[in-house]
Parts: sequence; C-alpha cells; structure tokens
Amino acid sequence: MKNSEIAHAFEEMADLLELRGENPFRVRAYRQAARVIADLPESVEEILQDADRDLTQIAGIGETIAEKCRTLVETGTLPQLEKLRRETPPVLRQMTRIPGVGVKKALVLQQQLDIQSLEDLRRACQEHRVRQLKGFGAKTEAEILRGLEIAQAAQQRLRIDQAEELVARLREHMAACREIQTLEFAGSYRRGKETVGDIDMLVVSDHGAAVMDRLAQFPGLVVVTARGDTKMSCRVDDHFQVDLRVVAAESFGAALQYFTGSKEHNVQVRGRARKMGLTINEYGVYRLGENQQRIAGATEEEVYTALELGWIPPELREGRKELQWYEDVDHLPPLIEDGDLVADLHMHTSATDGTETIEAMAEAARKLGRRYIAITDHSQRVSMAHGLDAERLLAQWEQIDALNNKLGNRITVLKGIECDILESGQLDLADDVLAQADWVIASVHYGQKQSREKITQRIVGALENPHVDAIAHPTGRLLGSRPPYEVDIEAVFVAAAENKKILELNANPRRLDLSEEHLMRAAAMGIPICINSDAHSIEGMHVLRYGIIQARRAGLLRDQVVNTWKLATLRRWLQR
DNA sequence: GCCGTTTTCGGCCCGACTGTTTTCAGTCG
Repeated sequence: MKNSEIAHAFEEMADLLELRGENPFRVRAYRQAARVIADLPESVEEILQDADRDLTQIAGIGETIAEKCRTLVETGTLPQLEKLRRETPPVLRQMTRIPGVGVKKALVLQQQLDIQSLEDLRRACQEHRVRQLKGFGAKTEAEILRGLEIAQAAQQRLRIDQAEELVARLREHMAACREIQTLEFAGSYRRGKETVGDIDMLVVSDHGAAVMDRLAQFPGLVVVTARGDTKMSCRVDDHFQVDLRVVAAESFGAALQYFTGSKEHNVQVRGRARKMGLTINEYGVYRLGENQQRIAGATEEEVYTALELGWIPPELREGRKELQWYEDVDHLPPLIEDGDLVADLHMHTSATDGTETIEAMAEAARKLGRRYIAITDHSQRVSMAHGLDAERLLAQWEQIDALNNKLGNRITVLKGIECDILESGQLDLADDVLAQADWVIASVHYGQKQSREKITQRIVGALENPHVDAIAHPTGRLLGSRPPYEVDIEAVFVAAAENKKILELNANPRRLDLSEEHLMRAAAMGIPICINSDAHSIEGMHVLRYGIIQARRAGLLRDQVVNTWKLATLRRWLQR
C-alpha cells in the first residue's frame, strides 16, 4: 500500500472523528500523522518489512498509529475507519459546510430533528423547527437558510492566478482609503498555495471603521457576514470569502505572521514560544508571567527572532520541517529564487498551436533574462494543434540553426520537440529523428483514460528511451477541472532516477504539475526538475514565477532545478 | 493520540465575533 493511501485513510479518520465531536487533540494527531506519512521520503510498507526499523521513531507516529499502519498494509483496510464510516451520516459533513454551523450544531440538528439531507434542513428551517432547539434562535435559523444558499453557490477555491487577479482588484479599490497606512495580503495566498479557499487582508490603521466602510463598497461585494471593531468577513464575486483584519502598527508583524499561517505552522511556533517561557498572539510576543512584558510584534523578523528563529519564507510555513531545520542546522536551506532561472525549456510557436514565431519567442525570452530556451512544438499526433511530422520538424530545426547564427551570444535556442507518447506506448517520432534534437520532452495527451498499468508503462517506456530527456506535466492534472490520469507516480520516479532523466514542473497555473508533494519526493530521489512555462504566446512566458513559488513550497534548492544551470552544464548532463 | 531540558500523566495556540445567553458556548481563522 502506498504512503498516499495510508495518509488518506488517517485523514478520513480525522475528519470522521471530528464530526463525531471527538477530542480535538486526537483528531489533530491523526491529521498530523497523515501529513507526516504523505511527506515521508520512503515507503511505510518497506519500513514495516525491515525488522531493524520502527515507525514510532518518526515524530508524530506513536504505538497506536504504527499499529494501524501495519493493519492497513497487511489487510488493506482499517476496522475502526469502516465502523466510523458506517456510523457517520454524510449529511453531518454537508451541514458543517454551512457558515456558522460546526460539528456541535450539526450533531444537534441531525439527532434532534432527524435531518438526513440538506433538503430536510431547509424544510426544518422554513417550518421554524430549528429555532425551538436549545441554543438555537430565530437568527441562527435565518443564518442557516441563507448559509444553505452560500454553501451551494460558493465557488470552492481560486487558482493562484485567479486569486492574484482578485487581490489586484481589492488592492486597487482599497487604495482610495486614506486611513490605511499599510495593506498586506496574508493567508494561503501569501504562502503561494496552488489554490486558495479565501483571501485574508491585513491593514494597519487607526480608523478600522473607515477601512471596513471602504471594503463594504467593493464592487464585487455580495454580503457582509460579520463585522466588529477589528475584524470583518464578507463574500465577493461568486460568494468567495474575503476576511479583513485591522491592527495597530506595533502589532503588524505579529498579525502578519499569525494570519499568514498555516494553522499547523502556527501551532508549532506557539508551542515553541511556550517552551521558551513566551506566549504569542496576533498582537505580539509576550513573556509568560505576571507582567506579560511585550518583546516583539512590529515586524515578522522581530517575531521570529524573539523565538530564536530566522525569518521563514511564507512558502515554507506548512508545519513540515521548517522549524526542525533551525534545530538541526541553525538555518534554512537556500531555496530557489525568481532571479535564478536562466532558461525556459518548453514552449510553442505558430508552427503548431502557439501564436508567435521562433524569433519573437526568443527575443521575448531574452528580455525576461533567459540565456537559453528550447522550442518544443507538438508532434504530429496532436493533429488539432497542427503537430509537426519529421519533415516539418527538421525544417524548423534548420530555421533554428539560422536564427542562432543571427542571435550570436544574445540567447541560444535549443532544437526541441514535445513528443507525444502514443496510446500504444510508442513515441510519435522515430528514434533517428529524435536523435538529432538538442532537447526532447515526452508527454501524454491522448488515451488518458487508459488503465493505471498501461499509462505507467507508457511513461516508463518513454523514460527508458535514450533520446528522451524529460517528461512534461507528468500527471496531466488540470486544477479544478481534470484529475490526474491514473499513473503509478512512484514507478515513474524510479524510472526517472535510474535513467537519469529530468521531470517537469509545468508552471502554468492551471497545471502546476508536478504537485508540491510529488516535487518533494522527486527531489529526495535526486531527480532534477525543470520549471517550464509551456508558453503558447509571449504573455504565457510570465507564468514561470508560479513554478518558482511551487518549487519553493517543495523546498527545492537552486541546483536541483536545471533551468538555473549554465547551458554547458545542461548539455553535459544530457550527454551522460 | 502524541509526547517529555519542569512531565510516563496532563498537557496540547490563541483571540474575535455572534447569538443566545444572563456569563458563555460555538464557530472561525
């Protein structure tokens, strides 16, 4: 059984226990175990088989969860999980998605009014049966009715590029408010997550009411769901949630740290503070004890320094290893940065489904600071995009030779191809053609519904072809619209490592493929990553920054990303 | 359920807002 499956089982345990109103620390323990196992660079199954190893050596896994791992691996199932599934009505979870309804209220509703569906709940509200329950009143009943609409209409998550667009609109709107001293966006948006479930806006101002009044005038605003002295929540656009917090300047750093999260990171940070005799909240860092002396809060640096930590990049604040790094080596590893990229190794031109000539793409890339690029148009199988057959491809490469002569050392264009891995497992172009390329990336576009075995075999077969250098968008997922195809990604990683191949992090915000978890795993196996734009236009080249953010979230270092290498270094690697 | 430079038991991060309450529980982030 794969780690991801074990992690998923514990995640579900946590969800179900939470819905049963169980001890929240027990819930957290399962959730933590799920994360640790999902991030583990080696297989739980193998550790269990090794008599010298012990799962309980891993932080976050104790006797109970180690035993459950064994049961899962040996039997493929977990009796406790099966039991919880049987005993937990699905409507409970559905009800907790209604704003204002948590586990406690959901349990009361389900048990006392025998609610089996959201439709039952709607009827109970309309017949005023909810307001008769202890702890419920007319307002709560009305809130639930309205919440049912929101739960059904709410846009679940925004992709990072969509979130950026909303943030830009909010920033522009709020700029007109003169009472704002500082405006910063926090939360998962600041951490650079591939999708975000809400937007957290943090403002420094002495006039909270004026700031809130301004937000209430936002053109996309649908409803204000809460408003106090320092905090306001509203829904904008398609009922997407935006939260605003107003703080004083002296608390800005503490508030930014707190609202950036993640929850897990903050739990660890605060736990560390406790051990040091400190306590930390969104207003500052304080000494525990009678006089509660305040020792930090104006800047994030100050807050982390007070905890004897360096400033931690938001992308790493996921409660994984970021604090441990300071314990072990006293500093964080040097993450890849925006300015490190000197190449872009996946892009299309007007020869297939792109919009620009080779020269226009090269010139635009040069202006963005790239030293070399690869032109990788589609191969013939992608007929919809007018994919290249051998004859047209060889003609394109002649063009590239001529262009390189003209460009001199301004930028180098590699003769590349995005070669389809056909349904049969064959590559779309003959070996003697591929042999003449500088750079071959192989990818799956067709037959995505094939069996796990077949698709894995296709990709592993491509990795074993000596002319293939890299696999593009290895799982084929499209965020929010298409799940990854069925593929044994572990087998892909093993084949990539054995054949010394490169895997792509496709930086298009719709793809971001590989995912951060997969990147961590690939990096641990020593597989080099290339971050590519897959640009079909000049505008499309700008997405590389999303790839950098994702790579940073996975903790990738500069040298692990091939586009930071000099061209000569890449060429040596490819000749291996 | 996990864990131990105060602990093998008793902790486990912390505060704002709301509604239903007469001092607080539930929800949320």
